[in-house]
Amino acid sequence: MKASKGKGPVRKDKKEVLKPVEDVKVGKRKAAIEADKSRRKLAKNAKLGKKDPNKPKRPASAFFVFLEEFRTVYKKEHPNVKAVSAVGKAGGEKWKSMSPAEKAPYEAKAAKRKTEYEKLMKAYNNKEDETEDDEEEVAEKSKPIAKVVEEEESAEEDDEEDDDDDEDED
DNA sequence: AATGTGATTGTTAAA
DNA sequence: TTTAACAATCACATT
Repeated sequence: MKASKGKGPVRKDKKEVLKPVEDVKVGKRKAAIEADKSRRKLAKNAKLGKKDPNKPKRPASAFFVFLEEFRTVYKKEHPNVKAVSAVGKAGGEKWKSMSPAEKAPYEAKAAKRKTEYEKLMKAYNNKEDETEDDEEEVAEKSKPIAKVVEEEESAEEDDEEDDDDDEDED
């Protein structure tokens, strides 16, 4: 399950980064940003050492939620295609072809996931402060948790849109 | 063995 | 505001 790796430029062992800022010209601000990005990754890696199994992954966007289902369908119609890129392209194309109404259910699910993500993040931040050592809370084996979070019936939403303070920009 | 790669869009976090 | 990384997937290539 390390599929989350995807593209990990973190492996950059090249010593080409960390270049001293010699040119005060701001023309290369973009380059500086990129350097910062790399620094971020390195810092994270160095600080954490490797990776945090506890760190909650970002919530899947509506498109990704749709992709999950699309992949299954796509595989059925294209059992020979094994390239992830193929599904990605097809999915993207289909996604754009879909109507907002069609995307609605996926967005709804994505919204829910986001809520959970925030919750997990809270817990993660909380733990982050403590000394990480014993977080192996024994899972309740007596109660197999297959798929409990699957309630779409609850679609009660309060359509109370009252915009009061929405002024920014100057 | 372990892990990056490719391709898509959306979202999140950060500069 | 704007930019970039990252979320899932999986056979394959590379080290």
